[in-house]
Amino acid sequence: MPTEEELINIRKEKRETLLKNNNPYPAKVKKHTKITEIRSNFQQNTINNQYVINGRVIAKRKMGKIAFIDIQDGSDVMQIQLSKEKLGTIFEIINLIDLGDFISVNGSLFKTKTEELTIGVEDIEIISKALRPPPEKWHGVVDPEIRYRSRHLDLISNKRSRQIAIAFSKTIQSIRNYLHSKDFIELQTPILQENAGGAAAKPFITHHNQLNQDLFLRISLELHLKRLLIGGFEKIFEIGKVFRNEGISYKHNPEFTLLESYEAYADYNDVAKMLKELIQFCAQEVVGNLEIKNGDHIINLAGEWEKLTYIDALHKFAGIDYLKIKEDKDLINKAKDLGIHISKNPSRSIILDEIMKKFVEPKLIQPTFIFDYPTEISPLAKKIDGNENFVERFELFILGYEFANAYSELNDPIDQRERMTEQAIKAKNKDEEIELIDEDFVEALEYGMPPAGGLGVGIERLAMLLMGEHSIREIILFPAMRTKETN
RNA sequence: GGGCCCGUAACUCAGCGGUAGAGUAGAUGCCUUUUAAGCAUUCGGUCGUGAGUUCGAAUCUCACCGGGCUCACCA
Repeated sequence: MPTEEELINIRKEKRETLLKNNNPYPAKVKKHTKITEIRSNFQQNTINNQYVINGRVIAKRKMGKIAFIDIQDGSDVMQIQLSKEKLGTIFEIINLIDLGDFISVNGSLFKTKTEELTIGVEDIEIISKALRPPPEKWHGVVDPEIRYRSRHLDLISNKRSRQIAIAFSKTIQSIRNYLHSKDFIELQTPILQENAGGAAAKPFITHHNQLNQDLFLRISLELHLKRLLIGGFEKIFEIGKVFRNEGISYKHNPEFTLLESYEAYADYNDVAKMLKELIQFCAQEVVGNLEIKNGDHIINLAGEWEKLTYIDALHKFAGIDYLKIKEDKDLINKAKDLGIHISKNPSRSIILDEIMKKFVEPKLIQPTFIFDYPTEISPLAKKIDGNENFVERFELFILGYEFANAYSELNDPIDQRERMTEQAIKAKNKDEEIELIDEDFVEALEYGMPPAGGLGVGIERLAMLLMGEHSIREIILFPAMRTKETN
């Protein structure tokens, strides 16, 4: 018989024994005091005060006629003491309590010889009998596979995982607080869509039975939120999961949390200003500091952030003087010199973007805005007046990867239709799903959309930055994993 | 997808051609101030799976499964 089964059977027997007297899974438990509250209220005159605490047994030290148990609630850990002298036959319950059980105790506060604040138990009840043993107490669970697949065990044994989860929650909370303070309202748009647009990513496909129709899971929030601008809202945002059917890596998960905001009568310069404030606000709220350690880097979020145009960045980091390169073949040769892999019939923008990714982005460690992207790779952004090859778009880079993407939103329906058509043709030629024409969206645009600045931020990546974490799997509680075959 | 690494008890790990080990957790006994409690006894394994090499494989080889790091892909 496997060991684990034996351990479980022993606990099942204890459960049976408990059932003879009391239900070890009661619905109603006594009102309790948080452990942190007992500790922070502690003064000499709270000695002997009566408290009820509820929580999980994380350590048990029995020594004959006296026993100590460490109880952990959502706030902290506290030691309790059971003595045979005080409890009589009730003391025997110690033999039915295992690590991992939830118990409720009532007793009076005192200090042991070693000055440890302790509850002297007068009343004790098992309120949830655990059947499986918790992870080992010194090291806890360290195997990343167990940590990701069984996050409950990770959370039980690793404080850090809990801190990260809380930080992620605070990040979202502080984003909401900031945007609400700026009079944005939060709206919801559909996850199941007829067209998955607003970004260039492969969507997940699902099927609605009654409609007998395939639907896509959204890859961005953009097109629906813009329809709400058309409908008359002026400052809106959404925080929600999007789904991209692409590779999994330390910075990619198939589903992740995206913030998108749209502000009417603003342009991308306004958005850049807001984004900086937003991130500084989050950092202050979540870590209380604008200097963030991440690996070997110390990221300084304070003060002004560097701004470079796309063209200047290429010049500065890759030595590409775009304005002096007149012929496509000269650019192709430059790219080849840099060791960039060139597909057949590349356009200028695609080559530039390749160089950008390989030579510029990895060097942008401190917060850096890159402004004015090529039109060809930005089908939803407004062209710069008098310079049709570039659009009013910026991306924010920190730690060498993209944090945010924003533009002055394209609101000329004729231009929009042309640009989407170009993308569709290109996608068809390359047999890729880049972006199809969303007729409903373009038609909506024809009713008039106010000039607006839009923003998209990957929240997990923001949390990674703030928490100094290198892997998105540390941020996402249940990261995508391959199904494990059971032998 | 390529390269490198990992998979041994429920958990954390050692062992790396010659009888499968430790600590934690569990069980039993002793123990009224412990807190990684202690002491003693004890239970617990298809060494990820499958083939191969070998007198002999946890150990060497190959394939597969799962995971990690990294490169590539990915707006």
